[in-house]
Amino acid sequence: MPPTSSPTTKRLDPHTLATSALEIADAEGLDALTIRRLAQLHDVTPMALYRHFSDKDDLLAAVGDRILADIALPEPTGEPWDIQLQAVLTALVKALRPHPKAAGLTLYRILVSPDGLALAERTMELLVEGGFSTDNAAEVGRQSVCSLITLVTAEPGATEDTDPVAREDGLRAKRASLAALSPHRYPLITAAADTLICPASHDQYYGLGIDLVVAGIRGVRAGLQA
Amino acid sequence: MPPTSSPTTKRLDPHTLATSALEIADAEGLDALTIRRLAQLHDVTPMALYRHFSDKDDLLAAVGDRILADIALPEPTGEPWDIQLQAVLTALVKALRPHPKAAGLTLYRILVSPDGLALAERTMELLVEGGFSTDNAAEVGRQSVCSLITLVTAEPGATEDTDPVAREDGLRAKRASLAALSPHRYPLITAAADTLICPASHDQYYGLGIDLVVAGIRGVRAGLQA
DNA sequence: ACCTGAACACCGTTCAAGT
DNA sequence: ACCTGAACACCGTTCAAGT
Repeated sequence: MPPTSSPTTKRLDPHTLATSALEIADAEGLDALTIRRLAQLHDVTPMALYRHFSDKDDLLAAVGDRILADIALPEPTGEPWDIQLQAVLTALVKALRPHPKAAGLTLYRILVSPDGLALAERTMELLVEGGFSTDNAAEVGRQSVCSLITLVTAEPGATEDTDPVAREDGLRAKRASLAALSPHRYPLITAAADTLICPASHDQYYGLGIDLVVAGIRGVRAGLQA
Repeated sequence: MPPTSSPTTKRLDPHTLATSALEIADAEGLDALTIRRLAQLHDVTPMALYRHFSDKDDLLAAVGDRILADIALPEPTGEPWDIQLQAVLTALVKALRPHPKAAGLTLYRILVSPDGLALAERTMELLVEGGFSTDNAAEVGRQSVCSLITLVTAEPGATEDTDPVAREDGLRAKRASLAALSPHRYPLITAAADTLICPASHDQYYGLGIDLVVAGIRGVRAGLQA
């Protein structure tokens, strides 16, 4: 007898499954997220999951949607469009940051999941308010969102192991690989090796990343009306 | 007796294998790129490949390096740093564009493969010339390159099947999914549905993408000295 | 040095069956 | 409606062996 559920309660549901799938991916990476593994975690046969997901891609999509659901879109304010856009994109990054290993799953769910659609529509609204045509807003919005997703996915240390000792080993290996380069042939890369392997501050890393995207939007906007 | 190779010639070599691995990925996607499949294509046992690659990750890394090797870095000119940077980033995109399904493999090879390192060093040079500190040049350069890789990876139609009929079906399904949205709730997304599914011109898509990145760099640069 | 062959531990997924 | 059990076709990879 399961503790907190009546016999009529379904034991499994897609939302719970997606959440624990995300936990597996966060802890051990996407490769460790397996139908059989997830089933085992819920003391159930692998085939039981196929009642809730049509196939593995469907499960991965649900994990992507699960992440996007954490976006807390800021309320509209009276501020200028670019300030509000910065806040919207910051909300996106904030939702993805806890899940660097799984964030890539959101890439193909932006225009499908309800929360992804809400983000996309809101982003386009602000871009149109800023003076972009609908089509340009679509393309600029897409790339902005995709760039920030990749910013999280490529976060230095994201591919590293969660186990602290293995993680430190991985970082050391990368450092050694850059340190082995000829400072004569690659003076700037070797000089910036520490920053490239692990930025001084993650907040600063993300801050600069968002600034780059917003500055790009402002710059392209200014160029269009010239 | 193989036609164009003497008996002393090795039948397999990493470069040839990486090239045909890339062809498989281009034609059928990364999932179809399998050790066993690649071996079969060369009339050889799967285990034969382990003489040339230590494991599958090593093979995928080689494919990423193979793509980066196609970058034709422009010669330095007397032009301003931002103009030259635009040319360098355009060269990156030009090399990746033929391989939208495999381009993601380059993400983790930029700071490892010789051609990736050459691109990174050159990019940082121009950023430093533009007035960025070494560390800022490192972070800005990383994100610029990653954004453009993702631009290719997320190219509309990249995930689609290569078979023209299946491809058309996929596009139709996506179109239908956006067309099914409420134009009241999502007025801008539904209005821009065609552009979001398949941009009018791929050259324009990439042109805008590169402009966004360069404009972002210029904007952040201007902000730093303020 | 380079390749083969058999085997192992894992996948996702099917089909038919249980309750 | 929801889950089980056995089976299938596929993976990456090991180990020992051939030439």
